[in-house]
Amino acid sequence: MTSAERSPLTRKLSAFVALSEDELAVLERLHQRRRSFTAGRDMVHQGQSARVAYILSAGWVCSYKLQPDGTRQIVDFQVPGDFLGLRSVLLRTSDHSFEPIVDIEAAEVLTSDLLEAFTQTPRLATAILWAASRDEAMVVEHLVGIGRRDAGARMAHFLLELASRLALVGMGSKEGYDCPLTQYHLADTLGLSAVHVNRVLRQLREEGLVTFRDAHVTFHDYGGLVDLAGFDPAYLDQTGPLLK
Amino acid sequence: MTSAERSPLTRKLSAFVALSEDELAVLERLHQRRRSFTAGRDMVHQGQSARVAYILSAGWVCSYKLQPDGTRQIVDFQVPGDFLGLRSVLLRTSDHSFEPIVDIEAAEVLTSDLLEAFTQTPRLATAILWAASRDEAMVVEHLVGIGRRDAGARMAHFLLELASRLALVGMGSKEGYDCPLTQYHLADTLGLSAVHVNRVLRQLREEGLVTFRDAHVTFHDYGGLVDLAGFDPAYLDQTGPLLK
DNA sequence: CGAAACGTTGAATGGTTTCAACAAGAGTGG
DNA sequence: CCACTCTTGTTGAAACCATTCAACGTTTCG
Repeated sequence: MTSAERSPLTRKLSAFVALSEDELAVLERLHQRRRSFTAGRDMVHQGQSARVAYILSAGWVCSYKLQPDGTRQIVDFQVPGDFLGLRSVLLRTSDHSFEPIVDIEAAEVLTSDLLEAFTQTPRLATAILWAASRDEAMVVEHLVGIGRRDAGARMAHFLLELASRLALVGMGSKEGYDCPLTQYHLADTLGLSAVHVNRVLRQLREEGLVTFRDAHVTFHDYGGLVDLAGFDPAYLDQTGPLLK
Repeated sequence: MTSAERSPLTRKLSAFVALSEDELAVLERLHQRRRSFTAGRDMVHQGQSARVAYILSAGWVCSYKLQPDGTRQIVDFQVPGDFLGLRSVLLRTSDHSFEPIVDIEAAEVLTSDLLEAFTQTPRLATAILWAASRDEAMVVEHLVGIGRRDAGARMAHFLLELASRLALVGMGSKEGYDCPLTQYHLADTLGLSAVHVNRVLRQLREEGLVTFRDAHVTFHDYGGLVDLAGFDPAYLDQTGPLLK
């Protein structure tokens, strides 16, 4: 199987663990039940008990939480190769909603299939746990950003993190990437108002650091942006393979 | 064994899963390697690779992340009955530090012992995974609070969450609880300045909602505080036992 | 006794929000 | 095909929440 034929998840995990043909086969088998979802229509609602997880193969999703006053906070995004609702499979709590940003393709994963795959191939289990732990580290970093970075650094950090994540599945680089998010998504993610997001983006553009326009992010000064954000990608843990 | 003799973790999990004598015995055996740590001296440093986890039996700990500019963000607190560094056992990433708020007592748990306990008693494994997932839900709720609640609601929510958590191990109620945190801890937790924390506490006190003084939190108007915070404890998942 | 940590308060500053208005493009139905 | 609406992006001005700076009181502890 060539690299292009593999799923984004396979590609992501392969950057981390050298998987055998057997393990690759098990992983691909998890992708059997293909599903499509329409942009803007929530896949899972807050409070609903989800008994399945998904592997996202195409498109973007965000998971968010609604407040009593109507505002919402986006907790994180899923891009191709990411799991979706992995936590809710093992437990009853599904305390946030999932919204596809664009039309998406995802593979439905049954709890039983996942557990079976885990017992068959322990190394694959390790790789998937790595991905889950990395997701959690991103939430923590997100929290730190909202708590202790100003709007400019927050935006810069977010755009850089997305670049790293997308690079892992071949959808981005230090030059830039396609990004279907609106300024409202950014606002709900970064804990800002949409108006201020607009201003911050303008400032970053005028400083010659990065441009976000027409659903595309273009880095003009990657290093400068890293400095502004205080971006240390260590938490993404993607510097090289852990298991050989 | 009477309730008072049990460890806080046992007490916490018992509120959720009715554990058999066998399971209780396995759980207590995890508490064999007792350790003490001194207040203010970090147990684990950012970047260090921790191969062990701890079960906190007495005292308070916070886990935090330092920023390049010297500010810090506290991600969450551990109170008696909580795991500490559970994630870092399974994986290599230990991207934050742990600081004991006061002198603490903790049980060191080896990865091997934990895995053995998991295979011996699957129900216990479920209970521990429940606790881990609950911890994660708290981080998410924390993120939402920093992103979308103003300082007053943020503080109120935080104090209420602590009350619920402590109630689970018999250390707090809707009347109040002992709390060794300084205003600096609160500031680093809530993404505020220490000065503003002081002002917010004063306002909550003057409004007759809650008093935080001399290391003790006293609720004067629990319901009013819940309203102000928009506190919905569903994410804590402690409304009643899940498994019988 | 002096130092250090914590708490408290005022005044000035500033980052961010809110309110308001308008422009551009996409989709929809008449 | 055109008016219409809805979504998204953009900008200005005023108001506000929170920070910073500064000073001082209190307690603890060596």
